[in-house]
Amino acid sequence: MVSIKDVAKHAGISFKTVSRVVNNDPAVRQETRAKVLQSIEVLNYRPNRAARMMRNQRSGVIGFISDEVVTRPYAGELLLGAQEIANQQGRVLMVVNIEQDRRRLQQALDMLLERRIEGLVFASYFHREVEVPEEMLSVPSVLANCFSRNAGVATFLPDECQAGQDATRLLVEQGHQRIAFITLHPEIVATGLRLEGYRQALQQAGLAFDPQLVVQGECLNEAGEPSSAASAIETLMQLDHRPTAIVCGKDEFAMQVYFLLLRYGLQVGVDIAITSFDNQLLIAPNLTPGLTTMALPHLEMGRAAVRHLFSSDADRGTTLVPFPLIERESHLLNP
Amino acid sequence: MVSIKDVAKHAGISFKTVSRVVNNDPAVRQETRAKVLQSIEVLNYRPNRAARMMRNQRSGVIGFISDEVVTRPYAGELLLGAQEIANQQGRVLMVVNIEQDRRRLQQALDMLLERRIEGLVFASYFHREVEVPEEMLSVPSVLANCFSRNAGVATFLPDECQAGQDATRLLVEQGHQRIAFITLHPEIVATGLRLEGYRQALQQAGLAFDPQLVVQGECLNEAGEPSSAASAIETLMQLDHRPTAIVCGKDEFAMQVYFLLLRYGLQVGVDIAITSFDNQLLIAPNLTPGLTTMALPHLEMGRAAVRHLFSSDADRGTTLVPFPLIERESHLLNP
DNA sequence: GCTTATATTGACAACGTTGTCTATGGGTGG
DNA sequence: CCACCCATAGACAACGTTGTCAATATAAGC
Repeated sequence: MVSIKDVAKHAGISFKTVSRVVNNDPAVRQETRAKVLQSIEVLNYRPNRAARMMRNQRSGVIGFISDEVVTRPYAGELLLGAQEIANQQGRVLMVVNIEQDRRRLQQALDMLLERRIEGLVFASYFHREVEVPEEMLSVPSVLANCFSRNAGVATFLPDECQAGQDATRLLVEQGHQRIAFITLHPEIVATGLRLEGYRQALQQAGLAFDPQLVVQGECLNEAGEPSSAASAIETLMQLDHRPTAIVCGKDEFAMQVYFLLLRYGLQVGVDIAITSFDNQLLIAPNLTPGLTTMALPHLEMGRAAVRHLFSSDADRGTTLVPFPLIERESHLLNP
Repeated sequence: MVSIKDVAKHAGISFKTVSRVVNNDPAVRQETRAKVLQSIEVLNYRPNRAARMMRNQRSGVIGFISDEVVTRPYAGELLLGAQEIANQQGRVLMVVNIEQDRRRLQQALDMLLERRIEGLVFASYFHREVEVPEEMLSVPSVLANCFSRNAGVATFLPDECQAGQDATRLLVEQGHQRIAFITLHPEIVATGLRLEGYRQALQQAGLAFDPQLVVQGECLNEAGEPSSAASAIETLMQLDHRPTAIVCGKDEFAMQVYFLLLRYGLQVGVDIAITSFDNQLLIAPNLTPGLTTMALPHLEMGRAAVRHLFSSDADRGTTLVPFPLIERESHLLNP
C-alpha cells in the first residue's frame, strides 16, 4: 500500500508536508500543495485510518449488535435509521448479527471493543427484554427496540400502548361500538401494551370493554413461520353479537382476516372495518382495500438511538417512539 | 484506554512479554503467563486492533456496499449469508447502504478503502445491472445480485431462468395444459429470464406457448409501493379458454390472485393451481393453501460472494445460484 | 565445576500517521 | 543595515502493537 512517505518521495518533499496537505493545513504554499495533490492523484494514495486512529484515538466506528434485525423481513429500517445519523456524524456502523446466541454476543462485543468503537447500539428485531453484559457499559450504549431490567442504559422503545389506542380510536371515530381485538402471542411484550391501549381508547369513548371481543391469534413463533388468525375469526363469528370492526395484532393476521371473513360473507371495507399494526410493505398496500395500520417506528428508533449516543443528554431512561399512522382505506366502510 | 504497557507495569514485566501472552506464544513461563493474565483481567485490557493492523497490514474487514439491501423487507439474508462466511474467516463486515446515490457510493468506497478492507461485496436488493467505479477493483471484489457489463468482476446471480422453469414444470407435472404467467415489470431483468424458463418448461413438456396466457402485472416500482395483479387476472378471466394454473411473478401478486379469483368463483387449491417466486415469509406461509414458491437465493448468494473473495479461484465469471423450491400446497388441486 | 544448549525475557525498531518544536528564508520596520 | 516577524518546511517523538535480535537465567552434559 502506498503511504504518505511514498507520496513525499514522489513529490520531492518531506512527508510532514504531505500530511499537512491531506489535512488542509493552510500553512502550505499553493505551489507545493498542487505538487502534492498531483502526486497523491498519481499514486492513488489514501490515508490509513488505522494509523490516524492511533494518533487521535478516534475510531469513527459505532457498533451495531442485533439479534436478527437484518434477517427479518422488517426491522432493517432500524439499521437504516442508525446508519443515517451515524453518517451525518462522519461515523460508520459495524454490524454484527448474533442470533440470540450468548457466545456470539461475547465474541461480537470483544471484536467491537478491540476496534475501539465509540458507541454501541444493541437492537432487537422485536420488542422484548434482553440481558446486556456489563462489559457493554464500558462504552456509550443504547438499547433499541429492547430493554433490560438490570442495566441503566438509555432505551428506545416503540410506544405500543399509544399505537393500540390509535388503532382502536380510528375505528371508534367511525362510529363502531363492537370492536374486536386479535392479540399476538401472550408472552410478547407488545401484546399486553397494545391491549392496554385498546382498553384505554374504549374507555375514553365511553364504550364497555367486552372480554369476548378479545381473542388470541395463533402466533407460533417470531421466526416467520405461519401464524393464523383462523380460530380467532371463528370465535368472533360465533358470537351472538358480532363485531363490526377488528383491530388485528399484526398485518399478517389482517391479511388472513380479509380472506377468512369472506367465508362468512363479510367483506372488509364494506361490512367490517379493520386496522392493524406494522405496516408491512409487502402486505398492507397490496390488499384491497388498502390496510390502515400503525407503522412500526423502526427507522425513527434507529435514528434516535444513535443521536442519543453522542448527545450531551446523559439520560439513561426510556424513550417511547410513536408509531406513525398509515391511513389507507380498511378502517372506512363503503368508501 | 489501557494499553499493553499498562498491563506490563501492573504485572511488573516488560510489555513484550505481555504481547507474547496475548498472542499465545509458548515461550512464556507458566507462572509469568498467569501473572500477566491476571493483570489483563484486573485492568480489563483489550488489544488495540488499529495498532495490530499497522503491523500485520490486515484489517480483517470486508466492505459490504449495498443499494438498499437492508431497507427492504427481503434481501437482508444476503447480508446474513455474507456475514456468516466472513465470521468463519475471522473477518467482520462493514456495511454501507448507499441508496442508489453515486455520491454516496464514492464516499462509501473512500471510507472503506481508507480502512484497508480486504475485500468488497457489492450487493443489490434486486437483480439488476449496476455501474461499478474502477476504484473498486483495487481490492478483491464481488458482485452479488447484480452485474456489470464493463468490469471484470466475479458475479453471483439468481438463476431466474431455472426458477421460471421449475415454477412452471411443477404445474405441468400436475397435468395442467393451460398455464398462465403473470410477469413483473418488463424492464426488470428477472422478467425476461423467468419468462424464458416458462417457455422452456412448456416446450420440454410439448405444450404450445400461447401469448394470450402471458400477462403483465402492474409493478409500479420496486420501492414497496402497491403493485397489482388485478388487470392481469381480469384479462385472463376474459379468455375463452381460461388457464387452470398460474405462475405469478412474485408473492405479492400471488396474494392478490388468491383474492381476485374469488370474484370469479375460483378458489386456489381447488379450481386453480398457483406457483410463484420469492418466498416472502410474511406472505407465502400465511396464505391458505400455503403458497408454493421459488425462494430467492439471497442467503446463498451472500455466502458464495464472500467465499469467493478469498478463494484461490480467481474466476471473474458469473455464477448462477439456484432458487430453492419451497413446496407448500398451492400447486396442487383438491388436496 | 565448567561449558553449552535451551528456555525465558527484554531492548529496540518499525508500521503510517499527527503534534510539537525547530529551522530556514524573505520581508518589514526602525 | 540590523533585528525581528511571518510564512513555510522539516526533524523527531509518539500512538499501541509485533518482529528481530540480543541478553539473561536455568538446566543439561561432560
